Amino acid sequence: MSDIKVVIVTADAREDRATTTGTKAWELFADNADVIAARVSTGSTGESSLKDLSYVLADGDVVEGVEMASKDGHDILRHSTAHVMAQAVQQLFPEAKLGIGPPVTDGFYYDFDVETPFVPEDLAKIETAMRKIIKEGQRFERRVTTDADAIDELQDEPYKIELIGLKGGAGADNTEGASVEVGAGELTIYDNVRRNGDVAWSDLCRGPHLPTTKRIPAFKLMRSAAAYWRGDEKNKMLQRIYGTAWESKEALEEHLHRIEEAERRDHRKLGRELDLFSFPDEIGSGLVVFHPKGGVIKRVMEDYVRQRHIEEGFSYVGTPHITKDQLFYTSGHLPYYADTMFPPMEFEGSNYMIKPMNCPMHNLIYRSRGRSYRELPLRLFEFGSVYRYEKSGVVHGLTRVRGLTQDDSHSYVTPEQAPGEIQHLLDFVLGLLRDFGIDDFYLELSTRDDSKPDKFVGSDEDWAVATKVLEDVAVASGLDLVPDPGGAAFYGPKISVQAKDAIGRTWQMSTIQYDFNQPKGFELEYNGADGQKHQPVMIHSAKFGSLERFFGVLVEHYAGAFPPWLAPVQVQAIPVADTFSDYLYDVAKQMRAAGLRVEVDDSDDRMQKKIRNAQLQKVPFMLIAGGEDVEAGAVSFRYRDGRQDNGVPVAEAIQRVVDAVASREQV
RNA sequence: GCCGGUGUAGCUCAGUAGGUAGAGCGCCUCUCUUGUAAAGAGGAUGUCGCGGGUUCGACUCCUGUCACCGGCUCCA
Repeated sequence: MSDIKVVIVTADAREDRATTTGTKAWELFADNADVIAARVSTGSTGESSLKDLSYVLADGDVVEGVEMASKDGHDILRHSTAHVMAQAVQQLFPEAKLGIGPPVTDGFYYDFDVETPFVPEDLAKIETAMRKIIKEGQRFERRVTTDADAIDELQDEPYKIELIGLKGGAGADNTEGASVEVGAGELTIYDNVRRNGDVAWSDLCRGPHLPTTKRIPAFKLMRSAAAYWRGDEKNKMLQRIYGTAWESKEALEEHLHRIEEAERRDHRKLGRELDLFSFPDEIGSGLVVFHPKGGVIKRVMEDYVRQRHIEEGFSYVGTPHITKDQLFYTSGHLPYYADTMFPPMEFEGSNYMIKPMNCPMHNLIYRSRGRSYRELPLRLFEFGSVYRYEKSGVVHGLTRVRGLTQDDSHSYVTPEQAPGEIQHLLDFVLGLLRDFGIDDFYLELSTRDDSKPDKFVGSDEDWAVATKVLEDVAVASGLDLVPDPGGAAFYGPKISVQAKDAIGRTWQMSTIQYDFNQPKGFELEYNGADGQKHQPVMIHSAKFGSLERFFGVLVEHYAGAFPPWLAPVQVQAIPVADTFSDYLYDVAKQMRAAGLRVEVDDSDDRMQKKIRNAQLQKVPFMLIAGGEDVEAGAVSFRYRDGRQDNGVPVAEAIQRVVDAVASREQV
């Protein structure tokens, strides 16, 4: 037994340690029960990877303990829990074939090919079986194998064999989660071994795993759903079970509590409770009507955005909802999007279509007369109502609808002006989002997929230029930038702003797209300083993206408690008793004269009930008046958090609300 | 579009073995009501999503359809 040297890394220190050959990682962390795996950098390559605690140390290894509550630790815990779930499923449903089972944000899933989809009662049974496996304390034992041996061993698991065939190739990378099963390196199988040495279950897997099933402190199966094998709708649909696992019962409880809280903020629920909007069946799926209170918010949003566009040099224009279909051939959209457009209406010998986007019509405004370089950048903007035939399964509240309003603009610029205009647009967009209090977002750069040339038009050079310009501006913003290869529109790359909703789904909001194709298709031109005709570049930009979606995100962001400038009712006046109503009518009248949205609650509820109602409606200012206030010529404020401010002189009270509205602050 | 689930009063939900439906909140009427999250009494809620079928009889069983929910795929 020769000595080897390793380095143990902790958050704040590095410790050299001499030990004997054959020492396993767990021996280094025997005094820390929270360590469940190790991150090891091998001396030779310096590359770091996660290892089981049973990993045999090599000379020169740099080793860091991975605690369960860390990001890597959560992934390992959840991946191991996914294994336990798969074992339980095959125990209860022996014919179930395994798909893949990776950790995901806050949990894990595993896909199964089963004859009959799982029902909720099945999940309860599976959970029970899992608890039993966990209690047994089965060891996760890593075993290196070869492709040939694995294929032989996994004869009953066709999907796993398919994954082995993809190993290391592009296919594995393209299949979300597949890399946790087969990596680019050696192939391994994990055996779940009972205390008596029997192998209870095995799965092709890259690892690492917890030492034993007993180390799973808390888990819960969340739901079952279906998913296409390898994410391709041409493939068979597998049954997926989602679950979550945490380092403690408390952490699990907190997670479940967070989900509950998020559900309380769901804009669909709040939209009903606050009487903001609805989706009448009679109109059709994905088509919203805004009620008076929602209409106030929508109007304020529109007013503000219109004003800001004008300040930023845009011209407000208007275009119709339908057009002859030739326009979409000219723009190039129809071949790409015919399936997701509402079908044409034929009359007077033409096919008229409901517009799914505004740009072609703006192009016609540009082309309505000759343009000089002196006019550029020419910026056209409107609230364009567009309709898209979104597939039935994707319609979702206000965030995915079939009829939407885009705050859509098109900047026509010389190629030289393009970078500056994109910078201008990104600054504008981000400023606008911040004005609305939205700051939890990141940028995405959608580029073309070179392996699918038929999905994109234009030359490689044009794409390269356009992509570079967008990327430079996005990087300069300093915001998180996530690449989205293949996500570009057919005519050009885009930067988009992605924001999260209450239940963690991310939605595209603002977009900025660089388009060199439509100017070609529409033969757009301008006269340059040289007296020659030149082709402009057009830059598409939507600031909210979809007004409806942004509305939904705002509702969730504020949990319905809007800042005063957006609140449908800014002031709810509440008399202490009926006899003070007249006094409040008068105050309300003065407030309305100052441009405020005020209501007096003159119902025959008692005051306490009126306060409760205003509270539930999340009105920012409750204005209460009783005998003391009337005598003093004052009113009393109550805020949503229960704070009170009594005896405020009427003039001062009005000014206070006016100021809060003007500053767009939250109260 | 695909897989699964769910549609009962304005809202949230109950409804056991097929025998035409209930609760709370809200709503309406009346009485009451002076200080910061629910006064009291009485009353009405409804084509049980919609269409077919089985049955003496369907909210309940079967089937089609529409809508919603959770995923997957898609998203100009």
